[in-house]
Amino acid sequence: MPLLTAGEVAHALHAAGVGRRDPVAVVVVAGAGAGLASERGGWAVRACQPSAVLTAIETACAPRWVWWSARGTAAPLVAAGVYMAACWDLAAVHRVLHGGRRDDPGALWAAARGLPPPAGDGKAARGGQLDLLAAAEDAADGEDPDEPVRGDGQLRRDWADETWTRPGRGDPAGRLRRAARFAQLALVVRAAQERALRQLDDPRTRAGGTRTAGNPQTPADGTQAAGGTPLAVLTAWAESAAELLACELERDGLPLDRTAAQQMIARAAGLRPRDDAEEAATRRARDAPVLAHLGGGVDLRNPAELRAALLSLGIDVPDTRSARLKPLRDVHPVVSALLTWRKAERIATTYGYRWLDSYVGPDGRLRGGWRGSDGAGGRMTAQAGLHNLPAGLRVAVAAEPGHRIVRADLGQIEPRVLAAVSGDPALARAAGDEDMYAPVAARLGCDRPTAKVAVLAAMYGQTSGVAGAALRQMRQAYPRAIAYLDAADAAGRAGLDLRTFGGRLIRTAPSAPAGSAPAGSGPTGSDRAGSDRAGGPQVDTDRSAAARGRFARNAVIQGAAAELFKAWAVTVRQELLPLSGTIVLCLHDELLLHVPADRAEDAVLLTHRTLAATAAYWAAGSRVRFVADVSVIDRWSDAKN
DNA sequence: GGCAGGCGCGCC
DNA sequence: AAAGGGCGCGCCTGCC
Repeated sequence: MPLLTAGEVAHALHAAGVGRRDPVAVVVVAGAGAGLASERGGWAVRACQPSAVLTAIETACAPRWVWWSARGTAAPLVAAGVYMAACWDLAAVHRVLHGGRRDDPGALWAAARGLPPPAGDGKAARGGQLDLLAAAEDAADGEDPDEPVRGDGQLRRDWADETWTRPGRGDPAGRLRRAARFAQLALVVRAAQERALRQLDDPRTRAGGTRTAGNPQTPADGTQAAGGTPLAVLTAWAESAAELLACELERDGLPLDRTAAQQMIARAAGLRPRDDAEEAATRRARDAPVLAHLGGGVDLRNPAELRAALLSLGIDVPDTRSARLKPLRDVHPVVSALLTWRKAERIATTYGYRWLDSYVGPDGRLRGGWRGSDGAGGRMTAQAGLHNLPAGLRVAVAAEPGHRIVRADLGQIEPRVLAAVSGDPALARAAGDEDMYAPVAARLGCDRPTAKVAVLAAMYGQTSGVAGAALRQMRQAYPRAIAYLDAADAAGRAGLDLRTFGGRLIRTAPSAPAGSAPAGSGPTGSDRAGSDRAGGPQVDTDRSAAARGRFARNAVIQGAAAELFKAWAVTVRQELLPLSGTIVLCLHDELLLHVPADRAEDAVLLTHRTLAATAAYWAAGSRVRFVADVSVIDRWSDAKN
């Protein structure tokens, strides 16, 4: 394996015929260079700045980058300003194929080779007892430390944890050779993942008959979209690109007007306290109006104590949540005081000055960690309050000078997704409307708000109240859609795995109690979740089964919606590049773009264009229409919703 | 003193 | 009979 410079390797890749759509795996060795591998060979590149290497290659042949995880490999490169158009993120694809959160190289390798997942949780070694055990496992193998695969087929632990890529581990040349070898293994995993994805049945071709969420225990019928790439493979590319997007969101942050934010905070929680005494004083002042009703000794922050205090005033509630208290506003003035206090308390504790100081940089950007997919349905997640900013603080999210914010949100995404994934012809017809609740209301013979509640209740598993009655009509009018949800519910109750429309595995089996034997050591012999304290084992089992049913019912819709959303978002990301715009926030069905003012209208057009293109393949043949509500604004609060 | 879990709430 | 899903975060309690 030759040691080359950045320019030489770009040239070598080019000369070897590595083209635009070819996968090139990369493993970065801090301070030394990078190991690269394509199906046409492997290279170890010496360069102090791996970002320069990747930029050279990206420019030369714009490959499909392959890495063990974007979090590990791409994030530092993204932070250094490298733009990478496309990638295959082995960790992200592994989570699609196998569900759950675990995505370390050892688990990926084992899955690719059909082996049981290795022991441990995949967290990086920290010198604990398990590491000693693993080192012993590796050593007992008696293999060459330069050979990454053990006799039992598993990845060596000291390779899997990638600690050897850090500075000061062996001589640079040796580390670069190992990096190139590790990159070749990445290509082996990639190929295995793509094979597995192609074996999933493509739901778009499952026309006719009742669609059900795919059960991986049922053999795939092998049919795939005629002439096209299977949907699950497209999901893999989109989920991978979403990880790149997550890295960029983490780097760029959300533009925030600090002054406006401070004004909002001051209104709710008072001026910034100068010391602990002042903070305690504002806290007492905030509590006072509520304590005037309850008496001084009550701790408002202790739910049990608060509930007891309310009871002494004749207000008997099972818990003190605001939804529970809202209807009781007229019963006693303490209720209103308490609800107002809660709002202020939220700002003061979670979105107050400490939040501002911790997460808003000197450049006025709100930054937090981003993940491309959560462990349940595969939504993106964000920290630092980026996904749960109180609506009142949206006024502080503002375009920077010379820029506009383009806000684009998918209208009624979940019911439209339900129509698409279930293949319900009547619901699909309704989804041809700009406002699909109108035709649903007409069909059910109720008003629009009731229709909306009925549809959402069906997807969330709520069957009580008004929604329950409407749900029975839903069953009549849209039997396939409801059958799809019921099938997911039944699978969830039974603890069976499911797959979303795009191919993500949804695990519904009750999780083993904490501290149990490592995965792969055999069944736990019990399907009870958690401990049974109140109500007895039988009740708790029924309850948790029902909860799994509701989870599964929702996960196949929420998860599929997340896949469609990300597929759209990553296309927006690519098309935004020539406009010098960036995505600054992803919010499940909503995008905020930060765009130079004179390109805002172009950005609006591209959101519609990319959505049409994405829906055309994603929902091919379903007749379901997906619509985006798009507006150009200066502040997030200017948006209609 | 640190950690896990419950509660409550923000957003979707 | 009744039954709403997901996430992150801060506060509280109870446990070790």
